[in-house]
Formats: sequence, C-alpha cells, structure tokens
Amino acid sequence: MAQKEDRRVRKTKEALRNGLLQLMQEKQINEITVKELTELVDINRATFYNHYHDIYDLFSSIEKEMYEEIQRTLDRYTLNKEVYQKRIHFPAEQSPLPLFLEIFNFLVENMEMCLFLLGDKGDSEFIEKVLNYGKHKYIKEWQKIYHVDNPELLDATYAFVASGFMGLIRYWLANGMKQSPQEMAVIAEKVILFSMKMFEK
Amino acid sequence: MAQKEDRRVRKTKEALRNGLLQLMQEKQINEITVKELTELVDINRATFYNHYHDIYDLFSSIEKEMYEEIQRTLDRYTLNKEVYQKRIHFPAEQSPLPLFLEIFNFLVENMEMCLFLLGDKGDSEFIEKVLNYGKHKYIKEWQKIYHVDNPELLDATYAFVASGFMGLIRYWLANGMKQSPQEMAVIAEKVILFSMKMFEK
DNA sequence: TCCGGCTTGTTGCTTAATCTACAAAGGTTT
DNA sequence: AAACCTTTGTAGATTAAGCAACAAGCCGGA
Repeated sequence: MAQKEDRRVRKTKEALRNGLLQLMQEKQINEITVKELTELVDINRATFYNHYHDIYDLFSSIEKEMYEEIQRTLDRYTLNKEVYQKRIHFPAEQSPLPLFLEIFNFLVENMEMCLFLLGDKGDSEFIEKVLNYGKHKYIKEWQKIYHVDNPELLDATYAFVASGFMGLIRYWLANGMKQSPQEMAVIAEKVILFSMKMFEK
Repeated sequence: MAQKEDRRVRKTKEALRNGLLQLMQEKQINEITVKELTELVDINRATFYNHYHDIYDLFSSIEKEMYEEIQRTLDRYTLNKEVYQKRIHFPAEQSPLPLFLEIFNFLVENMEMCLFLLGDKGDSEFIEKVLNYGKHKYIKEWQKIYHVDNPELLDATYAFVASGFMGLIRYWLANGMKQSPQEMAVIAEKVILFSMKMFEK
C-alpha cells in the first residue's frame, strides 16, 4: 500500500487539497463545485474523478491524512518517568518538550484546515476521534509512570487535560496565533504537567 | 503552430522557466545543471529533455517568448498625429500613454529576467534586437506624422531616444524599482515626447 | 410547468510525464 | 593514471493527466 506515489499523483492531490482549503475559506463546503475547484487549481475535471468521488470524498481524504499524521506524531513521543518528574518540578521556560512543540508547529502548518475543524461548522467527530486516540495512549503512559490503578481518576484527568488543551488551542487560533509555537508549547507543557501532580502520592 | 498547448506542457514549461530564473539569481547560468533544476521544480529529468536540449536551450526559449511578447506589445500601439501633438504640449501628469504603462508593468512582471538581461553578464544582443525592432516601427511612425525625410536625423533621434529610454529603465531597475510603473511611465513619456519637438517645423 | 443553462459523473482515446536503466562524458580525488 | 562520483543524454515501457463528448441531473427564471 505504501508504495511511493507517482510524482504526478502527488502533485495533483496536493493541488486539489490546497485548492479546496482555499475555497473553504471563502465559502461553505457544500457550495463548492468540482468544476470551480479544478479550474482554480488548473487540473482537468476528469482527473479529479480519477482520485475522488466528489468534494466530500476529497475532504475526507484530507481529514484522514491529517489523522494519520497526528497518530504518527503522538506515537513518536513516549515519555518516561524521569522526564516527567524532572519537568514537573522544573518546567522548561524556553525549550518545551518536543511533542508540544511539534503539535503547535503542526497547527501552524495546517492552519486553514485546523481553523475549519475547530470552528463553528467544524468536524467535532474528528476532534473526538483524535482525543480518543490520545486517551488510550496517555492513560497507559500515566499508569506506567505513576502506578495509578483508579480508572475513573485516569479517565477524568484525561477528560480534563484534553479539554483544557483543546481550549488552549482554540484560544490561540481564535486570537490570530500571535504567540509563537514555542511560547504556546511552553504554556501547554506547564499547565498539563501541573495537572499530573494529581497522581503523586 | 499556435495550437493551444496541453495543460501539462504549459505547467511543465512554466515550472522550468520559474525554476531557472530562481537559480539564475543564485548562480551563473553555466553553473546550473539540468539535474538540480528538475529536482528544484519537482519534475522528472527526462521530461526536461522532452522539451529542451539543455539549459541554454531553455534560456533561449524564455528569451524568445519574451521577445515575441515585446513585439506584440509594440505592435499593439500605433500613435497618430493628434495624440502626439496633444501630448507634446500638454503632457499627462497622471495617466501616461498605455504603451509606456504597459512597458513598465512588463518590466515588473518579468523583473528577474530583465534584471539579468540588463545586468553585467546580460544579453546585450537581445537588447540590440529589441531596440532594432522598435527602430523600424517608430521611425516609420515619425515619418508619417512629421513628414521628416532626413534619414540621418531620424536614425540619430531614434538612437538618442532609445538609449535614453534604456538608461531610464536601467536606473529604475538598479535602484530597486521604487517608483510605480505609473510614475515611471509619466516620466518616460515626458522625456521622450519632448525629444519629438525636434521634428517640428 | 417547461425551458435553458450549468454541473455532474463517466467514457474512449490521446499524449505527456514518470520511472528505470544504461552508456558515455566530465570532473575530483587518490 | 586509475578509481570514483556526478551529470548527461537517451530509450522503452508504464501510467497518469488531458481532452472532448455525452447523458443525466439540478436549478432558477420565463
């Protein structure tokens, strides 16, 4: 499956993706026609149908790729006890944990899409899916590190932290992303790791 | 010949053109390899050879297209006596003749290429060719309007005006194009039409 | 309601771009 | 010189993108 994509396919899909995101900033997704999209990105309309069934199919594929990239990002960083302990009591002022930094950089790079997903008419299902993927991962991590075996506490803590994190991101996006990813990552690390103290004996 | 080019061809050539101009800002043309160009613009190297023999061939094609566009531009505007007379004595302060405006807009749109062509290692042959094309056209125009039949005077005047015009352009390019095309067109029209007074009885 | 115009999927066919591989030519380093 | 590495130009086979044309569906105005 992961056969390297043909250069033409890659470029075509990239163009369509960018074009759709551009159009989505101007109008609702249901107002966007295949015709105008293909004309905008200068690609034959028939070529569109070689890859996607309709606009929604294209949109879903963007979401899917984003989801997979988020998964890969989360999977890439697994914390151990030492780092947690150290960071909790001596939070880094300048150099946040790479995971947090990467998350905010990701938000910058996928700004248009994130603005939409988190907006009024966004896809809350998608957000749920992402948070749920993180849930299993981080609850397991916390269990290992803190030897907490109270499922309700773990679940509740994750619910709190995840929701708080999303709120932080929403605030940032809504206010024009004035802070740099670095600044945001430092803040996020602070507030999240602070919540971890709950698990300490 | 003027069969509409295939979308793929158009995009490929466009990418290669832009890529070459980009590379030419960094290094000499003889240091640029086909490999790095095709990698830069993300096109298969073999595709390059479908259209061009080598880097110089590509460059020539850019020059050629530019030359043809210049020709079309010059051909598009033919002045008559009334306009000349009116403009000479009441030069427009804000709205210059469309030809002049178009020339400076053209320079903006083809900035990189023009900076190169008019630079130290530029193509003075190309400049000569353009000026020579204008020569026949404008000398004829002037003859018609002013009934001057002194070939030496016409040639000399053209030599003066053309060289002056090029100097004006060089000055503008070399100084960062701070003036708008409109401003430059007004200035160009003034100094050029002023020279035309030479032909008046 | 019907019409006219536009968008939509879809198709057959054409053609350009891709990929891979190769030998040859330059240019560098040892 | 020899070994090495990179670029070059070319070729054959493959595949994606293009084009044109069509019926079908949608929609707004006459």
